[in-house]
Amino acid sequence: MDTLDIANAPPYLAELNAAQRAAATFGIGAAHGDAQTGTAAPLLIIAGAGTGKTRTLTHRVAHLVLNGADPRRILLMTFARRMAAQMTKRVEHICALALSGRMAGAHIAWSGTFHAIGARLLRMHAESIGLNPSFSILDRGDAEDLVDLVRDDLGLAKSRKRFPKKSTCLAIYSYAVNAQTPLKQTLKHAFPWCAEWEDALTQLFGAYVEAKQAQGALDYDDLLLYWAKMMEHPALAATVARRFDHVLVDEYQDTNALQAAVLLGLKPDGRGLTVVGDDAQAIYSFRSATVRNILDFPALFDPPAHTTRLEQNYRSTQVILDACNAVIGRASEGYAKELFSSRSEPNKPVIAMVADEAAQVDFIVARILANREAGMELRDQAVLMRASHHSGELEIELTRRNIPFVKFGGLKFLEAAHVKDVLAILRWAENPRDQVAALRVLKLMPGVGPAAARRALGHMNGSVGNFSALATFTPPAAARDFWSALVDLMKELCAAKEWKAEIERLRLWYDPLLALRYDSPHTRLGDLDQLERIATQHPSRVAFLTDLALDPPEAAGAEAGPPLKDEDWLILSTIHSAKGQEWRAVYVLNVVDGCIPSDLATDTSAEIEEERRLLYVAMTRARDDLVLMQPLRYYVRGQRAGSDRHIYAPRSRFIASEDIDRFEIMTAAMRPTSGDIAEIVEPVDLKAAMRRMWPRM
DNA sequence: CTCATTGGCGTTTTT
DNA sequence: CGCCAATGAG
Repeated sequence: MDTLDIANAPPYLAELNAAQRAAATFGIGAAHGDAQTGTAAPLLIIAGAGTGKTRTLTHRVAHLVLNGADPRRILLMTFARRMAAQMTKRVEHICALALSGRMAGAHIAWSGTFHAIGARLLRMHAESIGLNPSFSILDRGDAEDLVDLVRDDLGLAKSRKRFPKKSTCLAIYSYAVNAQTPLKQTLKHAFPWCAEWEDALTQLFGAYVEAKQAQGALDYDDLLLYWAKMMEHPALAATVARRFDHVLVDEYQDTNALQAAVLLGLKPDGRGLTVVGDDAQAIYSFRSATVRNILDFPALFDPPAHTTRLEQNYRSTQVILDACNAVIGRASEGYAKELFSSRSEPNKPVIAMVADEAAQVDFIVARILANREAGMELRDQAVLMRASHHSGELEIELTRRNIPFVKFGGLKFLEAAHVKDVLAILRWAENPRDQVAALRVLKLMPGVGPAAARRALGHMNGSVGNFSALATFTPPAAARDFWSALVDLMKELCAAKEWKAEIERLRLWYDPLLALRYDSPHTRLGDLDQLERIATQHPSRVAFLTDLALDPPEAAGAEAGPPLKDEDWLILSTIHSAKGQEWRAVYVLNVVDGCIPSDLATDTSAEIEEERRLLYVAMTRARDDLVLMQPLRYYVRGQRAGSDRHIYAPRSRFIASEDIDRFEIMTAAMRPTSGDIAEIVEPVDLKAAMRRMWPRM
């Protein structure tokens, strides 16, 4: 029904293939949809890896705008902020070209992650839902600190057996909230080893929620939860929903129950709603994403949502796709998708068998450099891994050999202690009730520990936000000078008109403390310079704090300094963070049982299937050159002392022996890297070689 | 009550 | 190894 006259189609649509074009234009135009708003029936686009999913979605948004949709009333939700920025830019570009610059850019104002959009809507509607618009956003670490605080108050720390770590507690809480599942079920299903703590956890979570409310603080989950709750309230829901004619969602396979509820609240009958995703790439169930969302999407509506499929892959060579299809083809639930490509280059993907992790590093570095010699820049190459710490040895070697790299999914800028310190000062000024921030700031001073900090807060409590009250508290002697300076600082920050100078001002107080508390203060001060630069790009303190909490700048500072702009650098990334990206050459570390699948995730078949999809995601990132690394022996870290230092791992179970001819097996020349490793080279039939020396007459 | 040290122990992936 | 609780000195 959506056959388009290609000859007369606008040029931007000619860039798409037929399936992409059908998806991009479905239900849009004079003949379709509601004449008032132009909203089309609900649409599901199932798009395999590398089939131009983002491109299609981008063109659909542009097509909407060019057909009269108001760009200010379009909501575009993506998985990561990076993708959102990229897509809005593309949309503006397409529109500008199509209109040959006759109109000012079609700016998509509402574009970002679910969490960022949630935060923005909640601030707008704060008054109607009894929230202070300057609420703090607790990042993962802050939320953990608060859980710890609450746990102390409840006296849960002193039990006979060890209570789950704060990070585990929060993970459990988060899962239950996002999956909308009772605690008991959550524990049984996702955290069986914590089942015995059900009662204590219930108590803990109750107190945690109260603490957040008392302090005007929301954690990541609250950004979705409050939004979803808002959509259950008819009058409010209508106000929010009225704001958007069109809602488009990327990576829908990785959304959770809460996010689905939000969407349905925005578009109850599905008109104007488009979701895009690939059930074969669902890899976020640990964040309570459920593939049911995408599978059940069509049936939510009456008539059911229209479904289209994209299957032509424009990314990889056919031989790489053959291997990818083989891996996903053995999934226990059949995914009815065969990717195909017109790229017929012959080089099969490689399975490289190497002696150990040191040899793995050598092999990869050598191949990366060889590729670069052959004209493939470092930035065209990526090393992917299951867990962030798997690249430790590689990072050391890259540093040693002066090969620049950037790591995604590693330590975040924002997690560095000194950066958190500065942010805590700003957050406290923004929201004086924020106790996590307050305690952190107070404890910076020498002689002030948890006890003194809490007494000081108690002293202030009568007059929240009145920092003069802080001055009447008698601090420990060691802190006296810093204390009065802090009072002045906080008063100034609260009264500040010109936000851009705030960080400079607070550093007068903080920098001496930093030098006192941490070693290598030099790099840390450098980080603060960078923070100051980032700050100037934000219009206000709230905007800055929100952005930073939701979208921390990637790697930075103390670790491997980010390479200069126009330099070339290699990409290291967790597989999770590699989602949606592609490179000419991709190396996957540790494709052995125990890493992929992680031996932490082999309890249920659902977990194993997700690990399979993880490998699939990793493999489908490669355009020309795919290398799966298989160290025959690898060290197990984090095990209790006394156990084996290393294990001999078999190849990942996801590479079935029947499929092995899809790969080229390379056995690296196993020059021993340490000790005598030669013994674990794959057995070679020496005897046969001897016999061949003497052919039978 | 703070701060440094010791010893026991342990689920990866992120907005 | 790195986090966290317990311990002891100042």
